[in-house]
Amino acid sequence: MESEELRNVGLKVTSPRLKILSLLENAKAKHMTAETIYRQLGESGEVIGLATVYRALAQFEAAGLITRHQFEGGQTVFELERGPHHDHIVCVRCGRVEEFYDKVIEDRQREIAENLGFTLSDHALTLYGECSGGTCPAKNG
Amino acid sequence: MESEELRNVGLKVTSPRLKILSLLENAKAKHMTAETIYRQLGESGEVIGLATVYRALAQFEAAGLITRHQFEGGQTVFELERGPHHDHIVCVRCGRVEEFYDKVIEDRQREIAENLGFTLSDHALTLYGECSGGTCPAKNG
DNA sequence: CTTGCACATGAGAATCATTATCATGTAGCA
DNA sequence: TGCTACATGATAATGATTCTCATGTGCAAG
Ligand SMILES: [Zn+2]
Ligand SMILES: [Zn+2]
Ligand SMILES: [Zn+2]
Ligand SMILES: [Zn+2]
Repeated sequence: MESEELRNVGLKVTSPRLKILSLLENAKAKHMTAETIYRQLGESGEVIGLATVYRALAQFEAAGLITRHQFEGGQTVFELERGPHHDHIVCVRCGRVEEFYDKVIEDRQREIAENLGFTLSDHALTLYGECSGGTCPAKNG
Repeated sequence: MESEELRNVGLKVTSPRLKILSLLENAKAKHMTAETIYRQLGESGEVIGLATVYRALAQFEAAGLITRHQFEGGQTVFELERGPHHDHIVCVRCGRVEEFYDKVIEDRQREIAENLGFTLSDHALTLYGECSGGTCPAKNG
């Protein structure tokens, strides 16, 4: 359970941390802002200080439990680090976020870094465009 | 000259705009924050309001004269849009920024977007790592 | 089962980059 | 030259995130 996860990464098991982790697992949206997490918890009766949410998220990230993404224009979003690495494509109209993984790109990144004399430690790749989903205003423009 | 550039994109030619454009062209650093631009202008006797710097940069970007990048941890940087498109690799130790262009990655991005039903309009790719440059503290442990 | 202490929490203040306001100045065209 | 829409600058406001500090608590040692 979630208590295990916290212990495994050396964090004390506390009520706010459990609630935040649990929300991240059960929420309908996979990518959430700190504000959203704070509000959703509040609405379901689990009132937690906003500062605590930010602190917990920072610790979860440092511990490798979650990742942080900064999509342009929007605020920082967090998501559970489950499954393999992936990057994102964001609809500039409706905000829909899809995930993808591309081995060709991942490999090229490593080669590029090497050629430039860098030891690659991380990367951020986000594509932006207009989607053709049913909820996208771009469809019935 | 710079006046031409401004006229060509439909912006009035004003003293602050000319000074900012000129600084971007002559500065040693290619990627600069609004603050840095503001401070460097002030130090060279060309005092301009910070708000004006931000406004001008936003207009230059909308006009396609410059591009904006948000490297993680740091603040937004701007650079002249000259020459072909490129992405960046940033040293997480010393902050050094190098540029690169990779056709394989660019092409793959377009394909990925199409496969997901998106019309690609933009992308942000930044690699992070440790460089081996002479100024990098990573070199002398 | 207690106890102690390092660490966690929450409310609110503080910070920092960026944007908005508004009174005044000016580019560019008739 | 004069008009008018737009630009400027000082400053206030905003919004996300972080800090402060008084208080509460997980948990390991006894
Ligand atoms: Zn994701
Ligand atoms: Zn869409
Ligand atoms: Zn660049
Ligand atoms: Zn370096």
